[in-house]
Amino acid sequence: MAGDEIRRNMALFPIGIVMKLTDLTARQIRYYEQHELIQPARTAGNQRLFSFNDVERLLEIKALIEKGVNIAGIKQVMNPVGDGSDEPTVINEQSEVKRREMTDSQLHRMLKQQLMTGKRPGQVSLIQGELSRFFKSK
DNA sequence: TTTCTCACA
DNA sequence: TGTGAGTA
Repeated sequence: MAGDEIRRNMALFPIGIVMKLTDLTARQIRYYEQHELIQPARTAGNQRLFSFNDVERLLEIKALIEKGVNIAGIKQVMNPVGDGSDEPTVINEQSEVKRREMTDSQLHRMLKQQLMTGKRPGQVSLIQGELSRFFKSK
């Protein structure tokens, strides 16, 4: 149902609310926006307005950050956000799950690529906690 | 009061 | 990332 997607993508709350909802600072939220991890709408007064989808995305980002993944890594794990020409933004739980399963293979591929490419000092930190997921059972 | 952009300890 | 400045 399209109505659901409309509600999820409807810009509703200002950054102050999002800060409480995600436990992120305004600085971080704006920073992630700069890196195109999220794309909140703007009011006539240039105020950011976030949708439920933006908040969920922020929570995912937060989770990754806590695992030790940096912006570069998150960019590779998150969906390509670019110019919005794409934006199917999961409609039902089933596709939500499917996307999670995909994330693991993408992450594995990402890690492999990085390990083979030969990591530079700055990018080495990209993995950390994520690696344990592949070395342990599961 | 809240948020915005910009710049720097 | 934090934080202060100066606005809107």
